[in-house]
Amino acid sequence: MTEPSDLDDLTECVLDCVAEIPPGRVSTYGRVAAEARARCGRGGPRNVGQVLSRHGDEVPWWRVVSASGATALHKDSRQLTLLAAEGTPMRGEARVDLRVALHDFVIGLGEPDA
DNA sequence: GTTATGACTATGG
DNA sequence: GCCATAGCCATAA
Repeated sequence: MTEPSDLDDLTECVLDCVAEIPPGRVSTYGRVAAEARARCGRGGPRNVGQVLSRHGDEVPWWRVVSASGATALHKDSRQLTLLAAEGTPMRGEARVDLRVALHDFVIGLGEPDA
C-alpha cells in the first residue's frame, strides 16, 4: 500500500498515470483520462488538466500534451523547454511528435485493484 | 439543485 | 492544417 489516501481516487489515478510516463516520452490528456477512467471509472480529459493544476507539482505534468501534439497551455514555453531537455522528439518549434513521443498506455492493465 | 468554469477531445467545414 | 461547434466530467459558488 503505499497509498497516501490524501487525495481522491481520481486524483491518484491521474497522477499515477502521468508519473508512469517515462522521460523523453509524452502522453495526451485523453489517453491519461482514459487510463484513469479505466482504473477508477471516472474522469474525463478536462479532469486531467484540473488535477494537474491542483497537484501537478507532484508529477511530470510537462509530459502531458494535447491530442494535437501541441503543448497545451499557459506555460507552453516552459513545457517545451522541459520536453526538449528530456530529449523529446519535437516537430517544428511548439509541437511534439506524437508518432514517436506518445507513450503507449495499457488500458486496464495498470492497476485494477492492486 | 442549478449555473458557471476549466491545463480537453472529437467532428465538421 | 486551422477554426467553429458540440459533448463530457468533476469541482466550486
